[in-house]
Amino acid sequence: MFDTEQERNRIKNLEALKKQNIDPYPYKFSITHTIKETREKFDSLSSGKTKVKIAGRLMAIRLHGKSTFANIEDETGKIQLYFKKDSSLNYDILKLFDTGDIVGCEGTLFKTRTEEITIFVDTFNMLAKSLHPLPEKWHGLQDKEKRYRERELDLIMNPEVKEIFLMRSKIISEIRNFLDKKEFIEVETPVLQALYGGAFATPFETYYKALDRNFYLRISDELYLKKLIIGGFHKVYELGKDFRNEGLDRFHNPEFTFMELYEAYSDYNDMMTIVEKLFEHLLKEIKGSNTLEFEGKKINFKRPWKRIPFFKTIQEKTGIDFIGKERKEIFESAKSLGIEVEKQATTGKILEAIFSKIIQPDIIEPTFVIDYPKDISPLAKSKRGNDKLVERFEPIISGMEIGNAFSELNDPIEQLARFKLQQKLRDKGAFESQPLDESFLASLEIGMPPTGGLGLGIDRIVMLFTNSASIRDIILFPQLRT
RNA sequence: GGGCCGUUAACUCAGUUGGUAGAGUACUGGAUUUUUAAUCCAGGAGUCGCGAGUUCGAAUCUCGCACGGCCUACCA
Repeated sequence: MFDTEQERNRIKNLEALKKQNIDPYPYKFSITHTIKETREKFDSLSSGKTKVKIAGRLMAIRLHGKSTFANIEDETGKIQLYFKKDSSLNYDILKLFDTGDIVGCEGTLFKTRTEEITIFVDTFNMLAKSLHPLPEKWHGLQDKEKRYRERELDLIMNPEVKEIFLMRSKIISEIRNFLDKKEFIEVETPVLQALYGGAFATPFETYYKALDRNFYLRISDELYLKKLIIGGFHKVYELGKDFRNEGLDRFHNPEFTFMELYEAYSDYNDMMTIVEKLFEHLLKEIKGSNTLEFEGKKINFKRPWKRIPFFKTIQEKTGIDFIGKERKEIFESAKSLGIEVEKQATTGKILEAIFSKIIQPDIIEPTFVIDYPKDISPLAKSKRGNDKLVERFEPIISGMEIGNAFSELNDPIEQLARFKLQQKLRDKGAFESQPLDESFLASLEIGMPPTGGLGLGIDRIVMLFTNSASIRDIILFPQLRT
């Protein structure tokens, strides 16, 4: 710490301030306006010579002998300051201020001869001394690793980053608005779980000392939320973090934000409508339009979205009807299509690999892929009229899965059979099959109404809205190696 | 997991065939009372990611490791 020349200079300035009885870290400073307000109200503030008090980070300082210009920024914008030796009360301590310092000042507004709104500073105060030099003013902070690891510096130097996270916040708040208006109740269920479930994924494990046993961080909220439907709530949702002990890439972070909702007396068709309307709402509120630009493609979200059946779509592309086919045959077909899968892959897993390789990348417009294989959907109800499929869909946009939804299986006897099938698959080596959850089965026996359930990946939605190529650009502190 | 690329001053980046480590910004000192990527003059600043090896000599060549980026695979 403090081992570079620039850091030592800042320490010297800090000590000099202290010597003049100036606290470099005072407790409070009351502003009269934000920078944005100051600019917006320039006419009335400047004509009355009204004193304004503002605060922010010193981003640039230009000394001209007996006068000095500086730029400061707060969350709302930036503004220029002007100091004059004869008029600014404490002009001489200016040389102890460095870029990066948090400062407050009081003064009146005027425009320079180039029409720039500027504060003529009467008095100024150190609010927090910065001991770390800022990155270069012109190129900013470019190094991706540093930007992710030191996001606070990234936010200071790259204004577009702030915009992304403001939009993320707005998206999440509009999702809540949308659901609240539809009378969904927001609930909180355990993150720390004795048994994980609701998705196919490897969990993070942890040890709970008081109970002397291992716990898991949740991989999904599904089973607890269904218990609430059983308990009598009609519409519930939860918006929070799930955790999956898997690889890192530009679409995956080990902790990610997911929204799950469940609605009694509904099915997966109703869930499709909710997805369509939710996106319509988000686009209207955030973009003021019905289209998005993502990775150079214009995406139109006009209702209704396309619905394409999982098996039929594969058949149209390959000429092969996989419904009801034996595993061996499916495995060979995958091979001949040039798709490699693990030896112990289940039929559903092979089919999903085929789908995600040869169909999914070409789905650009918002599309519901519907009616999935049963063995990869143990919590979904069988499809009406075709017992080999389930009523499940995934919304796909620009080749990206952004969620998952079912008509929820509510027959406890069939659910037990599905869990047992999962157990069998697990014994054959499919380690990510869903564990049998006795507690959930017991709850189902009490009776769950017909229910539609939906999960949406919030991070992926934020990627779409902010046209971000990597999940790391839309998570404030993404996981990196330590 | 595999492939390719990268890591040099606080930041953004050059660095030729292996021969004393460079620029711009930032910083320090000086000049400068409407500048705004201010300007002018002078100056300081480096574990060249880490560790081995080859060599008289390595930022540069070789090997290993770490971290990152892109692609690919896996993660339904």
